Amino acid sequence: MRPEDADAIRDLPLFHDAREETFADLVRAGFLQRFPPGVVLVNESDPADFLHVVVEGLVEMFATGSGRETSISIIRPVGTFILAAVLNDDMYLQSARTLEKSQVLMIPGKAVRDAMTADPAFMKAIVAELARGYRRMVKEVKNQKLRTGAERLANWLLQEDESSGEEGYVELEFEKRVLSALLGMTPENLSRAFTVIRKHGVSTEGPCLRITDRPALLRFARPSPLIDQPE
Amino acid sequence: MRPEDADAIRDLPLFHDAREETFADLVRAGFLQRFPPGVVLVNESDPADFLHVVVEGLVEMFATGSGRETSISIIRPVGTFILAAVLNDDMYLQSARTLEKSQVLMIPGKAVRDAMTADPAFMKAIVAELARGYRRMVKEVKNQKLRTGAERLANWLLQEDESSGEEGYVELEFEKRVLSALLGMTPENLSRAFTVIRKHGVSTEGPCLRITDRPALLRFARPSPLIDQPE
DNA sequence: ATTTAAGCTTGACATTTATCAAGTGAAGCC
DNA sequence: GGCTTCACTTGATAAATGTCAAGCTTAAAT
Repeated sequence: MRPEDADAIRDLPLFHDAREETFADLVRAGFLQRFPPGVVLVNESDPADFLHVVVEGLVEMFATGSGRETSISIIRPVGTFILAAVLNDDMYLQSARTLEKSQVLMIPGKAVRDAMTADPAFMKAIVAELARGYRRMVKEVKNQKLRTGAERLANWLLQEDESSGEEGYVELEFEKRVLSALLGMTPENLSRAFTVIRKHGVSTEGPCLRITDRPALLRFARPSPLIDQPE
Repeated sequence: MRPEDADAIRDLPLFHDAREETFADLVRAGFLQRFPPGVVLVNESDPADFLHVVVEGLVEMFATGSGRETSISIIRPVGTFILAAVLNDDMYLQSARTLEKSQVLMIPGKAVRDAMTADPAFMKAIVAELARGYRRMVKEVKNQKLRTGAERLANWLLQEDESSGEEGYVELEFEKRVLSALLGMTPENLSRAFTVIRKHGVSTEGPCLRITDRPALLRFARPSPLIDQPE
């Protein structure tokens, strides 16, 4: 692992307040692995052996059931996944696969649990991280139950615009089929949702999305901090 | 508070491993309040001042957005709510209202955070509780995104049957309108979902629900431990 | 006992979403 | 260059869900 990668991981809220020794133990126990795109890193229902840290690339968390498949979230660098399963030493509820060539640090669950017991500051960070994750999921439930597909798309676009660089411009980092699963709809329905929001101040050209009339889009999306504000 | 109520709270996973002193501090800092049915205890977007423990009665967690309202979960005695908001000292994402005459212990957020810092065993229990809550919400997202309304109803019924006493018999503890919101549909749609599952081994009479042909219901519901197994 | 109100159900209809099939366009391959 | 493949789009149709209105049942209120 390059020193700057270690620094980036160290800067994560989850690790930032941990003692130097704790962090060193975790990194030492971990394996840094490279994966090509499309590799399944984790399978739902498997025992949760590792905490994963995405150092580079893009990872999709997804799940299946009742003959369908859906996407739960996208993990960008530097981000972690399946902390909760590791802590409760339970099975995974979600699967994970790379969307791009990726680099992932895999830290054995036991190392994480031991570090937590040994370092109260690290445990406190875990509490904060889990609370954030819980609240993210509550927001996602609200998003799904209270909004139509086009509304979810409109609010997703506004959120992406907030968090990414250029004002009023968003470039899709992954395929639209992944976005459709993330938003809880079929690819066909996503296409139609795009034609809907084009009437409300959005223009698209392939993966390039532009907000041309923000007030109109806001009127349509009606964003709420209690759903859309990132945790 | 009656001694047996204190004992019941002490037996919660969240408090069970806490030191005697920690628990005493928390109870001492808390207020035990009685409420009639239909009282809103907590309003989404308010600052999270208290951890709530439902000692008696029934509390509905719900949320609004985009002009609609939905129910997130039902808290039965003895259960807690909005731990995550209290820990992150953030605003509530959900509202809470009593469905019955209820008794609620309200513990100031600061007392919870102080107790957590002072008692590692309590903090460890908080970690486990948050991880459980997170996983519950992941399951709820999967439930919503992967299943139709009738499937959600069928699986809800199977789950209730598991956790409640009499095999093959479930008595609805609250109004069907609440159940419909919990399952993410309108009351009208719930009525129709009931007529659907009546063709798959269920008979109903008011709030009395009976599973008359479990294999048929299982075939229809296709339950999955990764969605339906309680955390 | 009658009235009232509330919860639930049902029917008709509209909207949203999914499914199936066909077509378009662009990237990669031989 | 021509070909294939794959993602995406579009159209037609079906299924799921929501909305509106009416009627039913039940239990509380007078």
